[in-house]
Amino acid sequence: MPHQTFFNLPDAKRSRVLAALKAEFAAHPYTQGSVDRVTAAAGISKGSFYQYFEDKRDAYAHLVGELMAARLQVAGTPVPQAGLAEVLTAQVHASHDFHARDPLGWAVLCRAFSDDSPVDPTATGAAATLHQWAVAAVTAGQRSGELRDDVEPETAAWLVERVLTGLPQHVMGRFGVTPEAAAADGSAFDRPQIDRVAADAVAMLVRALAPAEP
Amino acid sequence: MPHQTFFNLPDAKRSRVLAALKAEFAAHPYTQGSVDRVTAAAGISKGSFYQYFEDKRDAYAHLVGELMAARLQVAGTPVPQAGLAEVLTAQVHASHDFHARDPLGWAVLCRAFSDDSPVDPTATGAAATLHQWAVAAVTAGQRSGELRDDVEPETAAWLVERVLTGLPQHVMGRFGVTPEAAAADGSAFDRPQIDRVAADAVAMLVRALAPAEP
DNA sequence: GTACAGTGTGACCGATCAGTCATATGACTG
DNA sequence: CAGTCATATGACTGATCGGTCACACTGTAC
Repeated sequence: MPHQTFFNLPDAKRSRVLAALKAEFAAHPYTQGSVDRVTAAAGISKGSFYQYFEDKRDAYAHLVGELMAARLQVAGTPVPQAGLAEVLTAQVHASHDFHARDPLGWAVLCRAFSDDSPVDPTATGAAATLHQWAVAAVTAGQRSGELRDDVEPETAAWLVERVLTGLPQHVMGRFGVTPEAAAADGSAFDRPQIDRVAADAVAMLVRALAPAEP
Repeated sequence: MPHQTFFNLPDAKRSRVLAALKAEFAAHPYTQGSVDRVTAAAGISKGSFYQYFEDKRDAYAHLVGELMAARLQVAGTPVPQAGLAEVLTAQVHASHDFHARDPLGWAVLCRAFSDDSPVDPTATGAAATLHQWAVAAVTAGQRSGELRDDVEPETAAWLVERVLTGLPQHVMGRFGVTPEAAAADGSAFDRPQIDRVAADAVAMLVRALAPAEP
């Protein structure tokens, strides 16, 4: 956890530090991220950095935690009563919205899920909630007969999360959008082809979890 | 590409070097892997290392290429005439077999797919073939009516690969098997629970790609 | 004025890293 | 023997890194 000094900071300065952290870990995976570059970008001294944070990991964990919270706020956690297709589509759209709102933050979370991160984003408080929510949603769906019940809820939830979390990177790779470009151009994802990919993925997930036809 | 000197090496020494590389990049992601540790483990001097390889990346790329080739040999590339379920199950079993045969190599490939690798394993010659094979298999299945044709083959192939490549890490995380433990104990994956997870995943993939019931 | 507390600073430390190079070895040639 | 060539070596370079620390600045209390 960051030291109190960090929270005592004037808002402007604190958000400058957060922005610098975000830019750094959007451009580099955790181990490659440099405290020196962060302090230079934030316009603070290295000594100050270590008065704000316990260490590099502490700063990174705080950043990821904040971003996960923001991401979850966009997505909305409560188990909805809608059908699975609607829920999944909403998740995909939430990812899209979050990217449009905070492209750098989105890139950081992408990395946190794929690179070697000292912080397991699925264990970072809010996101553990996300996973439990997914498992709960699947279990509930199974009980109501809306979802097939011949697979373990854990496995089903994993598969859904696995596909959803990989989707952004897949479309980026497939359509040649780099994280930097995506960050610079908020509309880089406004393409019908990309919507098509997302729709296909959702359709396949829905079918994967649908109960067997009698 | 490694220099000729590497291929001139006596078999024993060359495989010592390869084994050291494998152990290093099984234990650390690429950026964390240390040439010093490799040379120490292989019992060669640093100077020799740089007479064998252009640089660290060259050695890593060579290792990954070799492992991908070995992995593909286990899996078997030709488009089989069997149903999708059989093909996918065979892929999962191939992964299992490869792990049993070469746990360290398996860990390296796991990392190459998930960590920040300078070598895109899906572009490393043999593995590009794997992807093309997957796309071809899906396209063929669509044409024959065995697979649903309302989704793009690229997207369907990606989803399948995404799930299959993530499966090992998922079961490792879920059942508390570390890469080191898996490497040390070849039978770490011989558990009925794990078979269950794999079977569930395959079942969901099959359903995801099945044509709509009339 | 002095004293103190909170905060800012950047030179510095020790470690690690990829990569180089002058030198050494030893086998083979004539 | 001398000469040549491929190979082996590890001290060294230059850079980066996370993290520390003695010191400076500022404002408040007395």
